[in-house]
Amino acid sequence: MTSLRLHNTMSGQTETFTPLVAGQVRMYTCGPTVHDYAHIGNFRSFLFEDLLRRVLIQNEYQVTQVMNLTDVEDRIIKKAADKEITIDEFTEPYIEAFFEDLDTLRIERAEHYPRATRHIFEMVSLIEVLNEKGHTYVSDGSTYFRIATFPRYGRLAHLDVSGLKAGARVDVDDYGKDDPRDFVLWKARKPGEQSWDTPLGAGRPGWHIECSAMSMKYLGESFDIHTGGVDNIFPHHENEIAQSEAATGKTFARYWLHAQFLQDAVGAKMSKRLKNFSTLREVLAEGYQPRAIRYALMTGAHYRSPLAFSPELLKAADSAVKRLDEFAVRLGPIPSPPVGVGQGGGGDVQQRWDDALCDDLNLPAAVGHLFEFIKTFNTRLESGKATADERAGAMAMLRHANRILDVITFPQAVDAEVERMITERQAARDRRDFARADQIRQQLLAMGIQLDDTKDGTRWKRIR
RNA sequence: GGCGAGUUAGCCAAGUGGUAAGGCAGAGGUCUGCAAAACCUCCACCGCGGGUUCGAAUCCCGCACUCGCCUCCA
Repeated sequence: MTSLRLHNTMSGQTETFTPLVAGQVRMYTCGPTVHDYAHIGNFRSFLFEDLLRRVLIQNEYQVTQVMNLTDVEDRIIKKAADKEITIDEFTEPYIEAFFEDLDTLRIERAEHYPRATRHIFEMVSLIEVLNEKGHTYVSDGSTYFRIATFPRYGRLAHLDVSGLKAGARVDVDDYGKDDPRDFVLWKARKPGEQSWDTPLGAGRPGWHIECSAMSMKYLGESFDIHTGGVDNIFPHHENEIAQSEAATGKTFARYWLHAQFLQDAVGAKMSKRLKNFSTLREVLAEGYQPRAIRYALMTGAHYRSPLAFSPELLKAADSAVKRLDEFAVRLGPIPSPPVGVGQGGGGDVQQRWDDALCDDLNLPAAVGHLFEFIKTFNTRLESGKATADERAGAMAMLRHANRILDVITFPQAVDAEVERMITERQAARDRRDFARADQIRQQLLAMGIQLDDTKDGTRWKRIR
């Protein structure tokens, strides 16, 4: 089997992936901040993480994936306070909606979905370790991480930290600190804010500490893969590394993978601030199928390239997915027992498919190989040369690809009622009673069944 | 200003030294009682200018333009 190669932001190189423990992968995938519905751009990242997970599993790794739910943060606190409800009351509907959206897009569930508010103790403990090791200071009741005590700071983002002092956006934080580069670990309680009473004082955790505390709890002090959107590289992931490695003295995450943004139709980053985003629900309301959205976001571009989200992209995805469906229909009934991929009609397409995915998850290239195969095989089907074994091999390949894509609708087993109506229609056609034949065709269409008359007889498929 | 990514057909996109995968759209054709669908075929001098090389979309230099990050945004 080809070895899996992944692009590591830390080195800037595509590296051969070797897990810490053979056969097992522990990974932490940055999840949503549940202050609102996740937008379609957020889901590009989650679909990238789903792709990674599925490819790892396909490569026979046992995967332990953790996805955090950030349920305490400035926006959440403000919004909850405005509504005069608790943080939990405020975030609950968005958490529920998030899981519904995951299901809609067929994103596989992670093993753990820890919530920040349920891990205050772990965060406080970690901060206490940092206190003991002299990496922190207190100002106005808040605890800060002192960057000057961590020389490697900036390695992930490849930033020259001395330049940050002159940065254009210093001091946007609501809280004061000694040095603009420092970041807050524990925020002192402010009037009217929900807070936790801890040895660090009354307050709440900073943004970054949750990911360090929760990843270490579920994955250990050192684990294999950490992912997120490119905007997480700095400061979020940089800060996670600083506080984690300062506390443990060990390498935090070994491979850092980052998904590029989804852009709006004119090429700007999709963000809440610009209001140029859509939620998944809004896109569905426009009539697009979930699988077309999934396909568009996964195959529209390699995960490290920007992708512009547009109606054209979705329409193209919808047509492409239907072409895959159609191929499955054309293969017809597959004799049992099915043969393996590669036997018969599969050829070496599976190898090319797998190789592309092992090359830093190059799904767009893999899909190209798949369609190339489909075109070639269609010619064989058309000429009637394809054997039953070849058709079974092609079907096996389609199912193999769908373990990653998860968008294909395979033809269902024989439907007796549909078969009976088709037979009746054929009889009508044979006696040239086309009025009756067309009537039956209309009935089936109303049932969501579309008929295709071919020289080999009538095929049918569900169109909804 | 610093750092990073990018510029391939009407649109999306793969391709990192040997003369351009694939999808969508479009045109033509096949099939067909009609229709719809489907299938096939066709469709690119790879941002601009130099250079290296027998050979470059692919390497080097310069230029132009786009996008992102530079403290709480996937």
